[in-house]
Amino acid sequence: MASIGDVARLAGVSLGTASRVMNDNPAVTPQLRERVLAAAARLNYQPNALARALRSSRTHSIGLILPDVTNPFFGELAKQVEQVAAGINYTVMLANSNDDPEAEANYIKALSSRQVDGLLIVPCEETKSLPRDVKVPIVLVDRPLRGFSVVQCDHRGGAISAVQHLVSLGHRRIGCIAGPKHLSVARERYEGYRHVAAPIYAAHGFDLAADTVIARFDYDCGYEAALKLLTRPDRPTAIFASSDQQAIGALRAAADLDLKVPGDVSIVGFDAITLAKLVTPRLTTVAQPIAAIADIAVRTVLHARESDAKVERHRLPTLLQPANSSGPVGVENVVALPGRARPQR
Amino acid sequence: MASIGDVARLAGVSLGTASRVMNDNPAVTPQLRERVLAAAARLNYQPNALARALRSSRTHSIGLILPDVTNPFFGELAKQVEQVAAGINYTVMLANSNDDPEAEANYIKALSSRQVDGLLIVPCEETKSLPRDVKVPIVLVDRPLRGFSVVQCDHRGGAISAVQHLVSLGHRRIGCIAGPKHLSVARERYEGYRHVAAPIYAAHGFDLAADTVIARFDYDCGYEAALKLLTRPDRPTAIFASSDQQAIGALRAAADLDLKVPGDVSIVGFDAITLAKLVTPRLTTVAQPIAAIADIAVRTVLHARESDAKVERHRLPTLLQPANSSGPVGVENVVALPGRARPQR
DNA sequence: ATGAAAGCGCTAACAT
DNA sequence: ATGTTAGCGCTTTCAT
Repeated sequence: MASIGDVARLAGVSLGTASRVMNDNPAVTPQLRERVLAAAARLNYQPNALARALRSSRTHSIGLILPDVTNPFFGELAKQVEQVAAGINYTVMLANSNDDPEAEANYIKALSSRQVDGLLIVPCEETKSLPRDVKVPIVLVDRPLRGFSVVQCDHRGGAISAVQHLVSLGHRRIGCIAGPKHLSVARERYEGYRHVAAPIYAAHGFDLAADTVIARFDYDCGYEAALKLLTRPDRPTAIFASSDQQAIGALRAAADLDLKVPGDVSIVGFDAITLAKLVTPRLTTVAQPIAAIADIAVRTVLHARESDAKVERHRLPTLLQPANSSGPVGVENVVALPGRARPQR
Repeated sequence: MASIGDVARLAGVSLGTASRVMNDNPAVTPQLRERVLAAAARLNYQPNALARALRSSRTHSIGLILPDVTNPFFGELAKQVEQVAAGINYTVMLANSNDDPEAEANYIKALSSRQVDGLLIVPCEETKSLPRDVKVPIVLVDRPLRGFSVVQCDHRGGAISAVQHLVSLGHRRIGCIAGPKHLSVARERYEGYRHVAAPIYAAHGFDLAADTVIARFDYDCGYEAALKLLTRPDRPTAIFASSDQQAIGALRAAADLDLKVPGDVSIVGFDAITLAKLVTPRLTTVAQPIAAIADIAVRTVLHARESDAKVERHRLPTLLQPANSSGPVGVENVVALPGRARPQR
């Protein structure tokens, strides 16, 4: 493979000049510039990003550590992060922690050893904190951790708009499939649910706690949880599920109980995964602006290298996406846009 | 950040010795080895993978270029590739071509410039050929291209077992939703379908061509195709769909036509995406051994650097995964294992 | 504006 | 068995 030295020699200039040309340094005579470019083209010169990075200590790559790319939300996140990165000539190194904190820690070590310019991390469920002795900037996505910058949605606001939507449809008894307590995302969604549902339940003398079931985010747990809710005496007429997977499980539970959706029971989900549009009936859900999350996350983590890495929290709004909306999520689908950014802490 | 030089100095040995210790070179006194290790630990030494790679011309990273990680099949592939790579201390750089050959070509350039040790590519649908002037070994996955090694499944065999499954259930009129003609995967699946269905159709005097509809692999196209098939006079009693997305679309089409599945019409899919287990009723489908594909692809592409890169074709068997199978795909789910490897070309 | 030279952090070839 | 030294390919001072 031709090196910059080969190019310089062929062009009859010094190595330094050839390098300047490759880096668009304006301090080069157009004439020489031409010669160098011609030589490079003739040799099919490809710069060695490794050497470049070693010398300039910028690899133009970022690491992305998340529990599992096959999860629809994380997959979309991975794609968007990669696209944003590619747009500014960055490469992304992908790592699946499988929700194993130890694997996560190893990946942090491995990727920082590879000198990535930044690390984007969706921490494992059980992760309490991350190694502080890494010199590479870290920005968290979706799941906050004390002392680290994070980019995430207004989950509480999203839940509020979803439950308000159900209220506006006339529902008063609205059950909740809450997510795991230890996930902030789940807690915030539950908070949003309570914010809307608690006053209504109080007014009617209903028992809020009885209409809430805690379940993991997956399909099967959603199914089980919905079975519990829907076989209660005075069953809820609507269910707010904390994830689309749960909601789809609930859909099936309703079908198994011979309850029509939305005739007998209404169900809303959260996340707007592709699948939400494919189930019968389509799911009303809350969309996260994943592209925006990715964009802000990438910019923040790369910016952190320059400025002093102050911990900050980015909050992005969510969108309620009604089941009957067609096409991609967009402004035209907005029924409510709850998420004015919350005060930065 | 501490360098190997710092470690050497603190341990009171030469730089070379410290390096040997870090590389597990046996030619070092256990005693010195101890000293170096202790020094490294005290300095929290992290080797600089960049410098190491520059010098040894092995980056311990591979590139993975595919159309779209959010596609369930590619997402699973990305995950498995990453896991296999991590197991041998390799990192993977992910790139989404979005089925754009130009983007694909750019990624090839960018990743090879980053000196990846190998490139795994799922080519774009329209890609006819890939640049030959890259020095990094390339191995294709799932979609073959003349002159390149490829790792893929026995799609024909998988289709055969799927259609035979339908035959064994008593079906004679079996419609086919075929994939795009220009995708080898689609052609092979269609071939498998014909292999089983054609003789039956001939024997009964049915019109095979009339029961085949070509459609893209996605949900909507599957829906449209199934509508056509199921509204024909003498409609088929079963449908072989070339993808799970198509099959799920067909499921909906059947529902819209008030046809019970599997009472009025049986439907089988292909790929065994997670979703196949979540739809109602569950889908019978053909599973690809994605972990095995990933394993062979990674090993092949890394091996290609050593040996002479001869073009080879790896064929892996598929598994028929009945709808009633529970748990992950495994041997216990095997109804037929059709895929003895085809002769290598 | 250009050239010469130092050196990023490391491995590997060569000494001893 | 250990130390010394020469680069890997490039960017970036420092001269001129």
